Amino acid sequence: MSTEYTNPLFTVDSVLFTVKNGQLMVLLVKRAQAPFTGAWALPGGFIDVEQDTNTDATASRKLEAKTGLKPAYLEQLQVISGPDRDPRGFSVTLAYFALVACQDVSPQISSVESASWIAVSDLEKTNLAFDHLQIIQMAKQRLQQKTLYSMTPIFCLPAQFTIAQLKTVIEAIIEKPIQRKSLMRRIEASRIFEIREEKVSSGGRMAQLYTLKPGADLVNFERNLSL
Amino acid sequence: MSTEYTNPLFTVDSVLFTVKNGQLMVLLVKRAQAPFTGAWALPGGFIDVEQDTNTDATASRKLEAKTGLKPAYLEQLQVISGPDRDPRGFSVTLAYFALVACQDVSPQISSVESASWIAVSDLEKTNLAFDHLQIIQMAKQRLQQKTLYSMTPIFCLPAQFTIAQLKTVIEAIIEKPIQRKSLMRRIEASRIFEIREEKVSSGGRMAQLYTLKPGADLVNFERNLSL
DNA sequence: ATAATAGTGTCTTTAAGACAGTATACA
DNA sequence: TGTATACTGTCTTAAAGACACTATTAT
Repeated sequence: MSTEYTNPLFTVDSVLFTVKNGQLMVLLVKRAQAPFTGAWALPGGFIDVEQDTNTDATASRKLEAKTGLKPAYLEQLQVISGPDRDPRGFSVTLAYFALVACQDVSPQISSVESASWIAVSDLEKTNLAFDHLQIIQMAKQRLQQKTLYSMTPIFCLPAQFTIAQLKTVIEAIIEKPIQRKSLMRRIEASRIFEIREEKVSSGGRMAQLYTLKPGADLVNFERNLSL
Repeated sequence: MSTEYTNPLFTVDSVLFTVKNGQLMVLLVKRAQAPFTGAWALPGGFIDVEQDTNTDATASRKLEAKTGLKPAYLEQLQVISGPDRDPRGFSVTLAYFALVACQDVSPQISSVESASWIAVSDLEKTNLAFDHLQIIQMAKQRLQQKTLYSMTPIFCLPAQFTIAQLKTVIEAIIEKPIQRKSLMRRIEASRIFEIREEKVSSGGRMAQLYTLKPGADLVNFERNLSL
């Protein structure tokens, strides 16, 4: 066995989601070079072995370059590889899946002309580069699954949030209404959230604000929400 | 942005599990070259862009070389990367997690001197190369999780199996006893298994044989078995 | 007071855990 | 006939779904 194999091109791309006005959105950048010039693509690029300690750092760095901040949530999605997905030859892409609160990003993103949020429901009408549509669909599926058994969607919200906000985000992701009560029970049972002193007004009775306890990790519930 | 980055070395390694005599085992190979000469390592190697259509094919091909057959189950586990995990420099490894029935493999494996099954519980006493111990632990965790909400462990059994065999395999994986009844309910509810005509004797009343329906995909249950 | 939103009480439903009881095979 | 293993029945338990009811705020 020799180490002199043709080493295929390795890239790191991210599917960064947020929820804006009850719609699931994904961050895309307009390609300036061939191939797929002018098409929308996932933000990403090559590892920089000088500054990246691993591929997570690569994904994080590339996202920060586009949004001005590190994503609140980042996890590996899947490696996609093959001889035909890039016209330049065999390619290997590590896709990440990430979440941010749109409130945190909005100011920066308008100033960067090349990146913008696109509603996931509008992707059919969008000219997407490579196999990025399939990658986004994989990421969406993973996000939907995780939403059924964890509180992952809180990373689409600011640090302090109300149950109603969380409900809206979850419903945007799984595309089904859920019971407010079930959410409250999960928040209570998980013991990872703190009740803040402040409440916030919202048209009627003031709403309790919650935060993830400092240092607390998300827990997985034993049962899924029903679809 | 240029494509002239230092492209780090990319390898594909697999954690192939089976259950033998109620013990979870992993397939390891003895390293012949430096670094870590003589230490045990995960079977794997480089993509061959000539013959592999993607990284799944690489993993499958490398496992077939060691066991004589393609794994019954294969899925991506995780990409591990960093400057220090291989003394030769920055490396990127795509780890797979795979299952086979030990009955199918045993004859071949004894003939290949360099590969052997090691009990996962004995790994502390084993001299393992690189960060392969951590990778195996990740794979074990994933297998344990999947076992709680799916029938994935059937891929550690021959095509026809009894409930008792399945129970043994599951208990070896999650390291807890489970209720036979819960298993039967899941087999029934999933509607993906067929009752074979034959039964098999086992010391008492003869046991029903089951098979995965041809072409049927595994389903995920809405609820976990309890730990 | 009314409307709007927040939060609670509680009954139903679903699927797993526990375990006793029945069935079948072989010595 | 006895013992070992396979299978069934059924009661309990845990957590989600449904939904009515109460609480609090702004107008």
